[in-house]
Amino acid sequence: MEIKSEISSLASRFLALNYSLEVDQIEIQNTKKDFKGDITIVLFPFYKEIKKDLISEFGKSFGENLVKSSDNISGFNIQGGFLNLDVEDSYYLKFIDSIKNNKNFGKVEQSDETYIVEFSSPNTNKPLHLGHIRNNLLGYSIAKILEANGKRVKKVQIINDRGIHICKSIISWKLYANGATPESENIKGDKFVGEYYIMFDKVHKEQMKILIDSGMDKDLASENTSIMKAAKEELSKWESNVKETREVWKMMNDWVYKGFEKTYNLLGVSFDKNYYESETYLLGKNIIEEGLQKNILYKRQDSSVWINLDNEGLDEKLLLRSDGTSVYMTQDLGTAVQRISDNSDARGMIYTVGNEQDYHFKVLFKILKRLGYQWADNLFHLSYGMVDLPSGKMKSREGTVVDADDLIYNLIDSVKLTTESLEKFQSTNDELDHDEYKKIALGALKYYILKVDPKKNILFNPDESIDLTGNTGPFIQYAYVRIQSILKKVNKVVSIDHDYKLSSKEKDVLILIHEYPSILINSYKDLSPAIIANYLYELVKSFNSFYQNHHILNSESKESSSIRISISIKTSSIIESACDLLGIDLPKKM
RNA sequence: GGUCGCGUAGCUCAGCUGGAUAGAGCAUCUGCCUUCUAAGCAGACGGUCAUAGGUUCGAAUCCUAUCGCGAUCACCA
Repeated sequence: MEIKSEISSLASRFLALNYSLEVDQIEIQNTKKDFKGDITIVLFPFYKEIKKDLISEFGKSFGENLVKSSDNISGFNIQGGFLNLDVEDSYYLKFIDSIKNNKNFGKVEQSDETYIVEFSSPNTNKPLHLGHIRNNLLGYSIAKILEANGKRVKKVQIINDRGIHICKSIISWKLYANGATPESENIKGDKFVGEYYIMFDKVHKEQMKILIDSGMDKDLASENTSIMKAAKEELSKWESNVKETREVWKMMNDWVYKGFEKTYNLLGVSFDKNYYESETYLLGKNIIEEGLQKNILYKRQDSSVWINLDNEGLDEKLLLRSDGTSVYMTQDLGTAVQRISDNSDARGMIYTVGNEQDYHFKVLFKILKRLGYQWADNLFHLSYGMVDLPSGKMKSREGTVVDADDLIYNLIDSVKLTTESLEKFQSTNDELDHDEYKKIALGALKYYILKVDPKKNILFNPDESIDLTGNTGPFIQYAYVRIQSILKKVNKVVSIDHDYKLSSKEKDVLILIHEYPSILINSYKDLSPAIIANYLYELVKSFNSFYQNHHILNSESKESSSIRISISIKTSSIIESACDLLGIDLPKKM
């Protein structure tokens, strides 16, 4: 049995028998460093039942009882209100022995529960930037974490491929491109289209200025530039299915998808299904109709449709415009229902969307619940903070974005430079192949993003490159590579001696290995890859200290060597497992 | 203005449902490559946990107020 639950049940029995105490939750925690012992029971909560001056006597008989009734507890000491228990080394030795061949250590067996995880969901006239990187890494990692916790996962994205903003790119391309294509200009498709979107904005501003100078109101001017009028006309042509417009639209979107595909490949993320807004934007109206019939929604005199969420602490929300057309919320209602019906065994959904949309998702989930969908209880908004620059928010139109591709390629260069400058590579004239540089660079980037609590904002300074030493991805990858180079030399695995006396460094690593399963559960409960990243750092740090202070292969004895090899094997397999959950690849050499 | 989130070392971040003396990395400084890869290890320096109250045996953690930063409150998406 797991040691903490064993202690917990022994403790409740002791309290019930000797003190007639029924305690729901006994406080059991890891003993803090600098104190003797491994596991601590906090005695303060018993102050209510036990007089203060009797507490140390109480602790003493508590400790004695636990030592007597468990083979895994060898001793105890009392420090103030803390009862510190010593765990037998044999407990940890048996533990590592028992998981030796367990490839799926820490993971929960697969069930039939399916969850849909949405992430990325880009807009087709903006190339992906650092904010999207955070979104993609989080969404991808959460999908992996769900799988590790026994869920089946469908990864989806909704591509924002229609609307006035796309028409702006179209019109701008028609006016100024002279038939240029990404191929003819040798530019990545998403970047190519993005340039025309920015160009639209520039021209629009110039035309606006002329109108404003001639005395027009600002808002009115914005609606009346010739280029804006052209874009609107393009939109109405698109909506009425004019062939020529649809063809240009499709051609330009295909350019963009090709570009996105490249970036996704670089990041190592993928999707099981893409939804396109052009196909889903009309969904949801029938749901509105249904809601009206059930009197959950209501119509105003101008025939716009609303829901009142006053009693939930939210406001009134528009669901259908007075002209009968959809809003964002209508579409989202439609796509949610659509997705669940596309996956008959789906239990719920996770939306990876920035925290600026917290309110939107609160409302969306409430409405679906009111409409009576059972799965509405299993909808989660994985809300994450912005990636800000020292100058403030990233804005595509002002050019203050950190482009995803540029960032990654620069990082690969900088990893290459760093590697080449290392003593070991210089003295041997050795080098790594491009694939390894890529793994290290992406490892650095992914770890850098994922180690931060999703709900917090990240401050990224483009002038300082991402660190490669210390609490970083390469730190973890490096430990892994070193372990592999040891394990290569191991030919026979010797059995583990359960009577071995562990050193403190050995024990520290074992305790962390022992914690891995609960880390996976916590990261799932909190939907936070950061929990895994931070754990992984602790594990590797502890392993490095062990590695640097002990010889693993040529150690003092056969027994110590076989235990140290087991520790190395297991650490390495947890690194593999945890890095897989974070989407981080491990290099063979560095 | 209403609502939500955040505020921990010079910088970037940990700190689980309240628990022992607040922890890492970067930066600065000291040591360690003739046995498994020094992208590492061992150490030093660095804190009024935004501020003020409250809850209790105990608060960075929970509650209230204030200040600061951000987001949101569209017949935009």
